[in-house]
Amino acid sequence: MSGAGTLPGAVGGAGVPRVTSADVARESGVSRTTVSYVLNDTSGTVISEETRRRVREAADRLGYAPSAAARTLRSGRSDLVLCVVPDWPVGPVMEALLDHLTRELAARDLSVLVHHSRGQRPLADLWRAVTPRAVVGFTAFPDADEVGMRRAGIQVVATVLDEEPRRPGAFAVGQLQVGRLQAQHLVGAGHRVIGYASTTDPRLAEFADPRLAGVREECRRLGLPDPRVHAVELTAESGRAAVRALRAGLEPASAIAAYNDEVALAVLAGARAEGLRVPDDVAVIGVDDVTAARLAAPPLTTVSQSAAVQARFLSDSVTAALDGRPPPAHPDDVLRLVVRESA
Amino acid sequence: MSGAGTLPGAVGGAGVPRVTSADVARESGVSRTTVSYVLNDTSGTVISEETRRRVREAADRLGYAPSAAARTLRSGRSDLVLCVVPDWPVGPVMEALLDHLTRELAARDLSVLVHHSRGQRPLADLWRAVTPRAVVGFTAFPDADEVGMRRAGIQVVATVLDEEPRRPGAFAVGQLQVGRLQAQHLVGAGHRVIGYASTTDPRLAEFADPRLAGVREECRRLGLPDPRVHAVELTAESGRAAVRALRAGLEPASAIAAYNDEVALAVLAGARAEGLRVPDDVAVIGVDDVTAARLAAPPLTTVSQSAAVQARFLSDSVTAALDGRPPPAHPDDVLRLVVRESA
DNA sequence: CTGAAAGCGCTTACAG
DNA sequence: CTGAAAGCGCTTACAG
Repeated sequence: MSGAGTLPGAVGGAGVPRVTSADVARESGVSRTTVSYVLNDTSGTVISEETRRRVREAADRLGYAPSAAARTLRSGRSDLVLCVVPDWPVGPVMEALLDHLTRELAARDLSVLVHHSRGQRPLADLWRAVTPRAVVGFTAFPDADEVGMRRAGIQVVATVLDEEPRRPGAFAVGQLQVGRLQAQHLVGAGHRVIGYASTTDPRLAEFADPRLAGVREECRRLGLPDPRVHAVELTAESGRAAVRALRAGLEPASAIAAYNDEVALAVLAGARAEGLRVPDDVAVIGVDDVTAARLAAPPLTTVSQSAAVQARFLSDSVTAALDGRPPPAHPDDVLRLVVRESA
Repeated sequence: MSGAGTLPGAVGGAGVPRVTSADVARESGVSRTTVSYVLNDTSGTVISEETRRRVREAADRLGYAPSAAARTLRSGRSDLVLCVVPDWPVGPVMEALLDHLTRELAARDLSVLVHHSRGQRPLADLWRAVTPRAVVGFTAFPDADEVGMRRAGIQVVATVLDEEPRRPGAFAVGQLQVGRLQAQHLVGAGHRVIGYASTTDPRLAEFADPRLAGVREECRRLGLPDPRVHAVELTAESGRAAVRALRAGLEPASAIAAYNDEVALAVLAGARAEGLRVPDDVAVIGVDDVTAARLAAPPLTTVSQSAAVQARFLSDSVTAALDGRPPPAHPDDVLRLVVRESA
């Protein structure tokens, strides 16, 4: 009941002054130097157990936590890892990636600073201001930034999609391979004419293009006709239009590879609306293995990208860079075909 | 081609020295004071246009960005807003929330630091170290932390689920109301016995409990029997078991309210496996309106929580706290019933 | 074993 | 109009 209905904190005042190492020093009767040595377990110093205990107790009692800003200023390097997250709706895989990375880095007393790249501030301002230990990108950085960051001693771990041969230290899942896997399964099941249900979201082009390229490549390799393509919105009507378009003409598609599971779900809904049986009249395959995939009617065959494997690989890449170790080998078990009933 | 196959940056060296305001001062032939005045547009100073131009050009040429650490140390307050994200899989709504908040705060030169609370570091260490401008929580904070942060002059914006009456400044969507809405729709469609398909994920209890409570409350209010409850995993088998259990006995449920859309999808799959027609044999209603909901067979009736409205409310809450303004009014258009075919 | 002092880069009274 | 100086909190040679 602190008078006059003032909202606590609403005044924005300076608040209680910060507890500093000087306070801890005073409280425990030693110098700031000793406090620093004790609290950081600095090697090469000999300090009595008794003194250490006194310092630690004083720090606890006072609720002392060293100022990150002061440390950063002193060392020229912050305890932050900057993650530059792209503009597109990436969903659960990205969530898992950031999650795992955050946990892994917390064990090294590093914090993750997430920056959504659609913010208009130039990237350079951010990394120059923050001096992070490492910057993690989920798309390639402009060359100027990458060079600048490396020069400033910042580790750079960037996803480069489908660079061949892969650059060591780059974190990437081959999206081409996703498309190849879809096509292989469909062709293996006897289909000769394949349709492709792509996305209408332009922000996803970076993924969608190589996936479609993978399907194309595989068809060409096997001497099959080039896949016809139809963009699909996430509605049953749009899925229905796609099914019609792809099954029309002289060479109707008997199977449809979709950009991802959500698009596949739309195609499934479209097929249902058309009174078609899946997979007998038309087979459908997705990508991602989202929860809804196994609950669909019929259960959706799909290519799963293991979020767990990717997450581990990413955090290994970052910690390796941080330690100056060579980057880890690319995992080969990221992509997995999940065969259910739709294809 | 920088010799000997060294990975660039892999050495972890100190790198090129930082460009400081002293460099800009030297380059433009003025003092650091003037540089600071010009670059910060400090009011109450009179500096010639010519000087300003020279300083700005030098800063650009040198690629100067002020050290966040030094600024923070000086002012005692960083440009960070700390978001404490909970342990549970929150999905697209949380994604939208953080996204929107990040963009909104970027306009004020504030950056979002995301902390996943499952990291084991005590929260107090983090906010003491970082001295953020504000801390945003998606669950309530321990009292000691909340008091400590306020004392330190940090704005606290915390989600407090279903606190009644709501505390001003708290950001929350009434989960009770979600359950009430589900029950009302089902009862309005003539159902008298309602089953509840809950989640098996214990981390979601904070949401699941009040939602179920809302359904219960509504049933009681309308003089209907208490809903029977069955926990559902996200598989067709588990959905099937739930459908069987909830429809068994003397008072079989004719309608099932599900914890969320994914659980509802599992129930739908279960009903399909049982050869039941939806909604004739059993009606189903979800929560969230995920993409898969409108593509389901049949399309899922659900309660949507507008991510956009919530996102705006959250960022308004934070900016109001930052400015010392009173918190915004709770939006009343967050929850919306989306009637499709399943109920 | 322990302390006095310098310096990281910034902003801001204060003095010209 | 502009500059010299102090100080934010920390760590670390350096000197006892």
